[in-house]
Amino acid sequence: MVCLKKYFTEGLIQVAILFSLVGVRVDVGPYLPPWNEMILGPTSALTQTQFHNQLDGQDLHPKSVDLDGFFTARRLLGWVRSLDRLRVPSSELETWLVRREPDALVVGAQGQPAPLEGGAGGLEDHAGDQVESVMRSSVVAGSQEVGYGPIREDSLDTTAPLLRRSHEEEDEDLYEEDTDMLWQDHSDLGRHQRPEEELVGDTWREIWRDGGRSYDLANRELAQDLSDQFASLEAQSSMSFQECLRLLEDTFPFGEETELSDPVGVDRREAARGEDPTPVRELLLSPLLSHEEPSLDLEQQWHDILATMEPEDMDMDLGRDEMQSGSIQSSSLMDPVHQDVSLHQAILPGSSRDSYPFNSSFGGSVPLEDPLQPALLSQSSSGPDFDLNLTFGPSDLTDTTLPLALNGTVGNPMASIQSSLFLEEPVLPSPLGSLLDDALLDEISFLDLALEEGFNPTQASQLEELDSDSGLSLNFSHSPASPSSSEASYSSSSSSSSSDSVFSDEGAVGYSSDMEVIVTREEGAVGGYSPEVRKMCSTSYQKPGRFNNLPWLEQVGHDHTYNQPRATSPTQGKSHYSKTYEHDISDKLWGRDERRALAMKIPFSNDLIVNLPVEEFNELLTKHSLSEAQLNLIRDIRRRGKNKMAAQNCRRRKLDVLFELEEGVEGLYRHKARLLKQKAENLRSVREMKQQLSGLYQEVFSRLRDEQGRPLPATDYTLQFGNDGQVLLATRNGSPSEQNRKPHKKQKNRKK
DNA sequence: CATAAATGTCATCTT
DNA sequence: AAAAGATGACATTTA
Repeated sequence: MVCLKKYFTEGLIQVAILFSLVGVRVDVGPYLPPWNEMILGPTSALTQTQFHNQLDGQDLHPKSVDLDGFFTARRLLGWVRSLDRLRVPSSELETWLVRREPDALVVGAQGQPAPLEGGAGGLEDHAGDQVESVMRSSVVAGSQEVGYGPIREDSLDTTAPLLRRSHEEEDEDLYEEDTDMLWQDHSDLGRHQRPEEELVGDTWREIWRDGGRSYDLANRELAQDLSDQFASLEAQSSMSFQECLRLLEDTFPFGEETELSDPVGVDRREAARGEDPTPVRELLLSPLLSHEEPSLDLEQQWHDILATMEPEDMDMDLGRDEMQSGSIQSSSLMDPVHQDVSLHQAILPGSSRDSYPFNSSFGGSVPLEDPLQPALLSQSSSGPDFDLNLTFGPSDLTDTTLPLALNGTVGNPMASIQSSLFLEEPVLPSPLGSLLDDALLDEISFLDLALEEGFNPTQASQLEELDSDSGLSLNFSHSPASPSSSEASYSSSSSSSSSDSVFSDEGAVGYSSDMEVIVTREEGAVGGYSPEVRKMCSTSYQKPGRFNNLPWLEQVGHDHTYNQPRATSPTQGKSHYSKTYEHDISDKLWGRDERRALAMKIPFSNDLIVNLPVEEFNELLTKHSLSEAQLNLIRDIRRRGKNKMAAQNCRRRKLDVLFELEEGVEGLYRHKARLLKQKAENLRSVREMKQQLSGLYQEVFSRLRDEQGRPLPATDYTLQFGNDGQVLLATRNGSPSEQNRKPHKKQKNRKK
């Protein structure tokens, strides 16, 4: 187990490092489930002892109960405060890991698993693929997906805190420490590198030797290398996209894992961070852009593009990666015409751009994408309109027009035109369109959202919504301990005096009942595909529960003996007659009140005193002839005892509140993600419609003729839709007055 | 021994 | 109005 833990820990650390290599400063900590800590408590995160306890299935340390709470609270607050800040979903992390791994390591000769050594004491025996899996799992753990049987919990417990730690306070240290580890892995891999890689490898080596502090520089250099290579490729921009990819792949072989690793995407990302990211991007985009010819027939363009895109997989991966990297954000980048090609990109872009807070925090590197953007965007300042502009020049089909067209479906000629167009030329959206659109788009947008959202709660839900085939582990079901549950537990605790039975009615009840609830929940969580969250959440609850339960219940339940200590420790096993003795030697274990009661020779147990209903309690007092001092003590004991429980409940309640808040936040995240997704979809559909509309426009104008039978340039005229369903032709630049009664009152009910 | 976290206690307010 | 609960603040205990 320990080993496994190590693996995971290392995995996470490496992920973090990888991120850093990519230049992305990822704050992993905040995104790790707060529950991580809850299980073991902040201290335990770094402590082996407690970890072991947990591992062995032993009871959690009681002490960790409130710790969890505290940290949870802290974390929660952090979340709340960072609601508007970048968030990198853990799931995202995972994905990256899988993909980045090869990249960062530059896994040697095509696909053959490079022997990893030294992996900081855990990975040494694993083959490359295994390593990957390990790392992946670790990440998974981080992302709260549990998938590795017994391992997961442990791994999670340990790794997450570690990562978090690194993030929070010891980035530098971690980097330094783990750099070596990482390097070790790489060093071996390096031996299998090919020439080109060797170069990179050396660079890395130096960097690493450097103490790992200059990983940024390394990135730069690597990026530069890539850029150079890309630049050369760029010269041949005429080559097909596929060719480009192939070339890239050849240059940076990733073996059989290519599909996962998506070298291109990675490289691009890498390059993007470099000094001159442009080449790379252009390389990728140029093939597409090259098709861009305003005069060209749309359909033809599509066909061309489709032809080019043959190997969708690669492209898709590319796009996906790109999306993840956020290198291409603006939908405006991609002409609708190219939507097929980069649909994924296109989609995100629109929404992503405005809705991607992580731009800034995303290593501020993301912006680098922008270098390109200007150039591309320059063609059209407004993304969505780009295509239209492309087709019609200073088109009317601007956003203002669009609505008209869309709304225009109301039985006006245009509507018929549109419909006919749809029927006859459903091609536009085309196969790719639909495929990418729905599947990819969703996933992509989703991923993006996830990225944006920040991993924890949101991502979970998001991921959940879109079943990902990407290998992401999205088991993380949304906030498991739904508010209701926590509420329930709480309410039960507060109101369930009866259920609790063990004691009479008084306060203690709350806890015990809680315990029950907790236990149940926990079981449920564990049994099902309990998302980590749930588990953790329950765990966190459980802790308190257990704590209270075990010692507490024990005390309450069994301890009706006279003033028996509530100790759960060594003394427990001893028989009662030795109690007194134990009092003396280990009075610390005994409550002061117990001791006092003992001293005062009070004839009943403190539990009785505390938990007895008032009437019975009074009765009890009357039945015994007690001195005033004794009575006072008894009352004090009762008061204190009750207050003690009250305090416990109070504290726990606070935790509950925090939990609820947390859940609320999660819910909001989820909601936000949903909205963003929806937004992306809407954008997409709008884009499609615009595209179609542009097609229609073209079609219409291709058939329009003036009095002399000459074709009317679409650039000079515009179509106006009247309320009566008439379509009027107006000059584009013409004053309003002119556009009114243009003789051409074409009733194109029949477009085609 | 110092310290942080966990618990306990008290005073006070609320139910 | 009494009893119990809740809770902030402070004290004590634990690790």
